[in-house]
Amino acid sequence: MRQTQIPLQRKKRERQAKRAEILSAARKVFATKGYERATLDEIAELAEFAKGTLYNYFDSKETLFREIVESILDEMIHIAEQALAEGGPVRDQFCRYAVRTLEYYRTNEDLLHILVREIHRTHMKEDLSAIIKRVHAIASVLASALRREMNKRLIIKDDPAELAHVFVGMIHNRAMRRSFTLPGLTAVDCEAEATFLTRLFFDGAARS
Amino acid sequence: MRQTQIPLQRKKRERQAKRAEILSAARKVFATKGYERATLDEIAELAEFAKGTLYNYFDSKETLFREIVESILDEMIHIAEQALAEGGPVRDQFCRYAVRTLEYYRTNEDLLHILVREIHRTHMKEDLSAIIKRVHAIASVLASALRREMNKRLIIKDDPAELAHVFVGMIHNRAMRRSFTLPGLTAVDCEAEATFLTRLFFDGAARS
DNA sequence: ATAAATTATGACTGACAAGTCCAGTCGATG
DNA sequence: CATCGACTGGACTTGTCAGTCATAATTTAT
Repeated sequence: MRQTQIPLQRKKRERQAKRAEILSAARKVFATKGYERATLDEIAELAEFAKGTLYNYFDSKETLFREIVESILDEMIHIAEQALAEGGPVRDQFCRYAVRTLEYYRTNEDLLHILVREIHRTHMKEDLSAIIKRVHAIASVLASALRREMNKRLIIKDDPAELAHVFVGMIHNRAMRRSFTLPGLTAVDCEAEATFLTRLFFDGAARS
Repeated sequence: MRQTQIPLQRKKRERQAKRAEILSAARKVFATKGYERATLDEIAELAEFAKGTLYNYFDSKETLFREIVESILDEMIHIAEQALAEGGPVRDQFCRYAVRTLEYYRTNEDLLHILVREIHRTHMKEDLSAIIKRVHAIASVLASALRREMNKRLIIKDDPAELAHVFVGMIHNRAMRRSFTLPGLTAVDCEAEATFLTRLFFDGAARS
């Protein structure tokens, strides 16, 4: 009995490890090729499995892809929660969130393009709800901080979620535009970008 | 001489009309299916031509698609130029630009998703320069207005192009998010959205 | 050692779509 | 009316790829 359970656990771990291998390979291929042009053959080769084996771990190309997309968004939610949880003035919290998100975008540049593209791909099709839910989760982390400030009359009275989405969008755009214009991601100053955007968000472009 | 030239002109016009038919059909199909899933067969059927005929007018699926993308961006450049050319306080100019762009996004919702997706699709591949150039054109229209304000010390001293891109991005994000959350584009108040974003951009979220 | 069970393999299939090609059509011309 | 040739349609070629399945390899149980 005992002899059979321990191996079972190891089995499970090994299976998970292989699964992770496949996911990692798939990330790379999707990142460079995009969903449609990525092939399971290439993913399998990179993961050092045969194509058929992939189907022992995932139902379909679509499933595999969605799992990746959702895990990326989960990481981004985590970044937001982490940055805000460390406290300090709200401006600093926001700036910290901005820095880390910009860094995350920088290190996962290709993948994020895929993500954006595929969010739009899915658009007319089924659910999307799993994705929308996660994006909202990011915004609502920021929104709750804004709401507190609003109660203290430090922020204009407006829908905090709306404002949060604008801020998230500003960061997102900055990262995206950067990766279009700058060819290599050489020496991007995330700190500077973050403080610029944070200041703009809170103080506006007009001179006071 | 005269007799031969007039028919030639009509011929040319008819050819252009047919070309436009194809473009129009292609827009619809690309809009609902996306680049990869759109087929020339479907485009041809909708345009009421045979597939082979498409190749009398366009070299490839790619060419056809790019022409559409570029024409959309050209329309958006035109909107920006128009809105700014009508004068008035810079804030009003920006708000006007915002309203009209949001309206444009609303009426061309599907197509714009495709556009975004395909800008990201092209990313790792060839040129993109035609697209980048056009996006910059939009921003620089706004930037020159900002630069004038900057000289009058009415705007924070910063790269006007950078600021312009932020504003353009805010509008863009707003439109995109709207089309994800609101299912039908029922009763979207572009005016309200535009004034909200314009105010936020110039005055910031913090209470003065 | 051997049988049983699990997991991996990769050749294969079926579906689909881009691009080609050419026989047939039809309006214009003289 | 006869000739011409630009335009048309859709069958055809070619290539691709997601997903399957019979078989092989490996691991576990007896």
